[in-house]
Amino acid sequence: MEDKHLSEQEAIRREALNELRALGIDPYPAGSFPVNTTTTEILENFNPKKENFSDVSLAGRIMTRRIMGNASFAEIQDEKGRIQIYVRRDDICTGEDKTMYNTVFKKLLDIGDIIGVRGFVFVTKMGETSIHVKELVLLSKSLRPLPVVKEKEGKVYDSFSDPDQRYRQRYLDLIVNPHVKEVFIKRTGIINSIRGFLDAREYLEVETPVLQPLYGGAAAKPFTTYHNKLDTRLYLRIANELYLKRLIVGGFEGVYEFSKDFRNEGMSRFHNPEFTMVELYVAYRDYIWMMDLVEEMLEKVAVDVQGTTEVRVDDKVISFKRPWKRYTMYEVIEEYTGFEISQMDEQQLFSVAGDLGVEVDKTMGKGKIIDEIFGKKCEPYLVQPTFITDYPLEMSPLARKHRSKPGLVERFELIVNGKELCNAFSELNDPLDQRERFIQQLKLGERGDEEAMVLDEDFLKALEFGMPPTAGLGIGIDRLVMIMTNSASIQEVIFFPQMRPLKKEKEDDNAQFTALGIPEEWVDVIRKMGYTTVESFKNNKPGKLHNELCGYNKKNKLGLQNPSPEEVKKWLEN
RNA sequence: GAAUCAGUAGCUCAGCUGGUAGAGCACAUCCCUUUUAAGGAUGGGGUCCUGAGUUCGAUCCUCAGCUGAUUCACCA
Repeated sequence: MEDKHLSEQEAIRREALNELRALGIDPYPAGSFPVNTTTTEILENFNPKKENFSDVSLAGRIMTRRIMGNASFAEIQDEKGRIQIYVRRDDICTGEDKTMYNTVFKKLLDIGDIIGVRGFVFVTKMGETSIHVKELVLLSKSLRPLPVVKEKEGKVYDSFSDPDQRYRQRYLDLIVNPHVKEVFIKRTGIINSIRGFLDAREYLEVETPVLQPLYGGAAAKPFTTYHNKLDTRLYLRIANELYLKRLIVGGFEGVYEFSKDFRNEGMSRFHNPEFTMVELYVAYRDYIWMMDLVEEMLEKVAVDVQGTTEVRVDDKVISFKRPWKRYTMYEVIEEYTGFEISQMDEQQLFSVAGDLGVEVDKTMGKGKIIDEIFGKKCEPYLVQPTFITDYPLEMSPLARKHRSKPGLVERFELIVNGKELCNAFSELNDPLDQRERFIQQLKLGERGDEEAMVLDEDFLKALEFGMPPTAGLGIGIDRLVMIMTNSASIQEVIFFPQMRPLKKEKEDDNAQFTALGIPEEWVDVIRKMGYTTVESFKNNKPGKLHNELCGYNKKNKLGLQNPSPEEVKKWLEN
């Protein structure tokens, strides 16, 4: 059935595949093809005087081809980069039989095929380091044409740039857009850097459940799923906080986890339904201490992946060099709006919001209004790494109350480039206070807040056994990677971002058509006329169809024997 | 969820005031013994996103839908 929809180019490649087989060449050979160098290694280290790289073995994908009479140039691309290869007829065909060059290389290979070559490195007259090929092996035949992106003097032609196609077919994006690969290499570098930092301090990397009977640790809507054997609903985690704290209760003094979290919310260039966080919990520490750790860790990350503390984002330079600015929530609001709100009650805050043109409504409590003012009037302007500390209690049900400021909690967020990057607090370890906070959340939930947390009795039980004072931290890895790689959207830093499913066109197979008595050769025609289902086909008057069929046959000079009107009528009746 | 823009060949894009479509690359055939987004000649390739409407006639105008992008909103 697939074969019916092949483009001309695809058909030609399949034909080439058959011809290769006929020549006794396996287009998908078994066995390894050991490589002894890489493209960049050659380009960086080849020295004609030293005559090094005199026997290289290299494999990769054919990206360009320029065929002459009996000598050709092509470029092959491996994981590291591209290099030109020079293929001469009499080198790869040492005997009388020139099939390998004339037929196989020139006609049956295509851009996109994966080949292995052996030969020596030299410099062409044009001054380009190339491989003079002595032996060439097809390793994998490509059946679909690759988007061909060309480049000259830094200028890119015919770039493969449609985001939809790039994300849906990321492998193509990776093949033809080399800078994309860089982003993901950096992503792994960032994660490794963080892991190295935390391991050096002997915190234990752990794993906690993705499938949870109760979700918690964040304010978000979950995905739900179902376990058949247990006959119970499960949730995909929105955070791993409550499990990591149970481990602190259990006696570990420093645990962390890189976790995929899932939130059933809107998608945007800053939100993907599944995203990666690293969460860290350290016993006998508080949020002040945690701020220092974050500074040190992210400075190290910047240096590890960039070689410098300066990161260029759009037209700005962001410096991760310590120390960073620290404001309390009230201070930063005063700095950016001129209003000193620390002593204000809900009514006063409401009018301040009005003066500032910040939209608020009656349902919002004090904490929510403050958060709204901060989000609109301060956060977007905080480009350099800045810590904001001491948040309103209402918004932080898992953070401990501030040791000296009533109504606040010991919490900080790190803002970089106008976006929240980390969230941390001195963890609430008073089980009775925690129960009270959960109850408050339940009330919010009853009022219709879909993101309110649920009461986790099992977690409370753990706290009741006693949890040491603990500092906790969460960092959004995707957003960190966005900053470190100057990426405009989260989709650029996730290999396979969530995409709306493509609408599948319903299609019946040939057997369903032939069952009506339609001859095989006409099924094709019917399909091409746009009737892909039996239903859509039968939903016509016989006269009209008969007309259309004959017309199509004539117009496209198919030379088929036209069916009679009676036959068509019969098809529809079957 | 809202506004704006877009959807035409495998890829990147043109297409005037409505008259059934073009270019470059890719592909095919041929020419050329080291080219540089190779060059030259010839050729094949299209459900102009889908569906209605207006019209003698729609890729183009109108409406609805689908998909995407951007900005905003929502969202730790």
